[in-house]
Amino acid sequence: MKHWLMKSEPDSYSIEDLERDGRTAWTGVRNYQARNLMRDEMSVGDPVLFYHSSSNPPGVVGVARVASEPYGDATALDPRSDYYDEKATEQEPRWYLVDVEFVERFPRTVPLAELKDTEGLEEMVVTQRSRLSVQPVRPEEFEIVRRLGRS
DNA sequence: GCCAACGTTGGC
DNA sequence: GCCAACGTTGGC
Repeated sequence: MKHWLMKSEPDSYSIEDLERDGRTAWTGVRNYQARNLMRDEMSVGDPVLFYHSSSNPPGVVGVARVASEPYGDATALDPRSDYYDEKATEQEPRWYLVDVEFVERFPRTVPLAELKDTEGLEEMVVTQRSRLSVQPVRPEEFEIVRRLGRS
């Protein structure tokens, strides 16, 4: 089982939205590295740190779980969608996603600044200025962050 | 709103 | 296939 961190801007989709919906399709990823991680590396049941970006403060706000096998992102086929991609087709979807389901909302946000200050997270991708919206997380890192969030 | 980091595009 | 120009992300 692999562990992940997925970023979302809370103005577009927040942990509260996920708690309400229970489950959502992670549409709109248009970065190849992030796509490849979802398409090739994720399995149903993988734990996910849910991260709010472009918020104040940015940070991890809860836990989710991969809830489907990867499949083509239909928003790439919709000309009215912000995520439309004219090179995507039904046969060659080009962009992939997984469904994600709600697991828990932390009683507090674990801010990015705190992650950067926490022993054991020095090499965590999100503390290394990475813009990747889907990132692998080491199991030890996942545990450290969850403990912080629950405290 | 600024701007650094960095991914993508396209000319050659 | 290189690399300059350009666009986007996202923290601050």
